[in-house]
Amino acid sequence: MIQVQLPDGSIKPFPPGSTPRDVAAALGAGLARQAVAARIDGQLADLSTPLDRDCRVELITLDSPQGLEVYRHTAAHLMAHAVKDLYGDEVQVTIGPAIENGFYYDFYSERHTFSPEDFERIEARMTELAAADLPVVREEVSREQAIALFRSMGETYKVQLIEDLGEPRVSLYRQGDFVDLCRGPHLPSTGRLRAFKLTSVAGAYWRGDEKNAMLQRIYATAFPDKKELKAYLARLEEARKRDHRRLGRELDLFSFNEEAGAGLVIWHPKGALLRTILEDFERREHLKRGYDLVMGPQILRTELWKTSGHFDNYRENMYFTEVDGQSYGIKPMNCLSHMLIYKSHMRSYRDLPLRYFELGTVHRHEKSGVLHGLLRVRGFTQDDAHILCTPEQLDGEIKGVLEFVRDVMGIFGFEYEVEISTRPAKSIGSDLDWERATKALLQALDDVGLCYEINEGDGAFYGPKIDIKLKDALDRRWQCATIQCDFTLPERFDLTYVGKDGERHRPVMLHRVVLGAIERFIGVLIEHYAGNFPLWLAPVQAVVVNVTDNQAAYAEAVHRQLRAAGVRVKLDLRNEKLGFKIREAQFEKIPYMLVIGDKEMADGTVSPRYRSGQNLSPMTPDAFVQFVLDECKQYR
RNA sequence: GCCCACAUAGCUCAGAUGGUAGAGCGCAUCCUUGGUAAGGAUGAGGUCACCGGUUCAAAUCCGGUUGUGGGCUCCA
Repeated sequence: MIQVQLPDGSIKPFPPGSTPRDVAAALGAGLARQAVAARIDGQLADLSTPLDRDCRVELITLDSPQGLEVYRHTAAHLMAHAVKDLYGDEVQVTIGPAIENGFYYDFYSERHTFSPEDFERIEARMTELAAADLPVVREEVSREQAIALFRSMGETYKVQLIEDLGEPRVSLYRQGDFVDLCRGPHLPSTGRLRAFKLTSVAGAYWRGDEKNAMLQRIYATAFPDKKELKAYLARLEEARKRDHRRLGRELDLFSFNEEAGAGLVIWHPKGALLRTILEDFERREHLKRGYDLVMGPQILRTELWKTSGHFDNYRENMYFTEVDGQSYGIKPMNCLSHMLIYKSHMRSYRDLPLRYFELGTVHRHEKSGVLHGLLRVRGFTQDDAHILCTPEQLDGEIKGVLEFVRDVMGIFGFEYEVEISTRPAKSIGSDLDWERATKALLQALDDVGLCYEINEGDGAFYGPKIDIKLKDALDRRWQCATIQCDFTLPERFDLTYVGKDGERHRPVMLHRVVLGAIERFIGVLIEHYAGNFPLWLAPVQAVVVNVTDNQAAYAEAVHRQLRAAGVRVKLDLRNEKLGFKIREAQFEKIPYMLVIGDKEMADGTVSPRYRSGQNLSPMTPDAFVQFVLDECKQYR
């Protein structure tokens, strides 16, 4: 007998050759039904893996993230199986992993291009294969055998995968006449797959390299039962209602125009006002934290972009203009003017740190395929700052920025993910610089108490960085705040300061943004609030609505009074019923509707109705002004 | 930039197999003066994204351009 230890610490004897499935069965029928895979001494394995020695066994069930991943990975195999059945020799299989909300499988084909019209057919075949309840069987073979097998099937991508894997033995999974190279684990049979749906097709480069062949990726999702699948699709539908592109139009915030050009935002009055509110907030917050407000020109001579290195490294993304034989680059970044400001004086260590802040509008020629509403545009404004300090001040400055980011994200109620990226293979600067800067970033993250992930080798070529990512309505992540150490620019512009010792030293530079790009931030913000901006941000905070023409003059007077007091208010005197006006104000997501009827007019009050439907008791216009100002002060 | 799809009124969308366009909402005018999510009547809006081709005839078929959507690569 072998001794099997369970997660609760108990130990049970089993005959050698027993499997995790036997273990599950011994523990209960319910568990046996729910189990999809197991962890044997910490290693993921199939339920059918024979146990040949004392070990720890942990069963993985469908309700765990790993269980769902196994389920979806098997669904990916089922999809590949169906595709091979239907399109046979025209299509080669490549890889097909589970992802956040489902799975995909990449196919290569010269002869067939998949389109959504194929989905129904593929799904139908998948349903048949699932109904056949084919056992999914693991098999280990030598690398040579595997290569021979896939070569005989004409699956050249699989052959390449095995060749690059460099393992002497690989595992295969068979179901019916379909076989795939796979590490596993998998569900025991295809019949376990109950609910799946193909969602989209997309191109994807083989191994994510644009120099490689373009594969056809079919995205799909799978859930343990149909109800969950339906709920997921309903959630997607809900998310679409929060899409900032849709709300941007519905709330009349911004638009794009084909004739103006792709990726160029046209801000309508309400959007421009929202943006202005954010920008005012930023200027106040930066001044509070010891930043200096600076401004630079939109275009700078091309020679200067050569000095900075942008001409060599960033030219494809830049717009240029030439007049009178003089070439200018439209700025894609704000750092140049900031360098020039630093250089305009002799600097002492006593002047440092210097923190130059600019709401800097930049233009970048982004590839046409990447543009995405406000989240990826070609002209945008960064809340950009460059901090120049002594090496000793670096830690404190990084910490200060992180606290800044944390405080600001707290005001908006954002959850965010933090990543730190370290030195890439191709980089400049001394080992000492990199080590010091990376350590400073890590130390600051720990000091501020932020959880983070490390992306080894993902830093900029000029320095390590911290990125902060926010999620949009569809859970796609967008980089907003970033803190980057830069060793090149102080060097290239020969920035110096005079130290205590009377010698010239090189300052350290931090490049950082807090919101990132105002456009992107507003995009994420719209989805975050689903268009229901808090009072302090709402471009229209209140609308004055009269019940009948009888109160028009009083309503106008109230409107004037509120506007003069700084409340962003609009007036709706239209000849419509109160219910109709309220309905429209609801659609506009205006926080407060100030109802004025004969009662309010007689009392000199307004009756505020919050967009939740809740009524405040009637109050004087003065009291409402005070209320709004108080709420805004608390960022509510 | 690459792959797939899409582009009809301000918005959301109808318009088999080619025969020069329709609805709802919105908008305008009139009636209605109505207390917390739609009062009624009438009316005006479209070079069917743009350019070219096939055809007696193109919103419809083909090609290109621009823009948009979902991805890939890249990135705030």
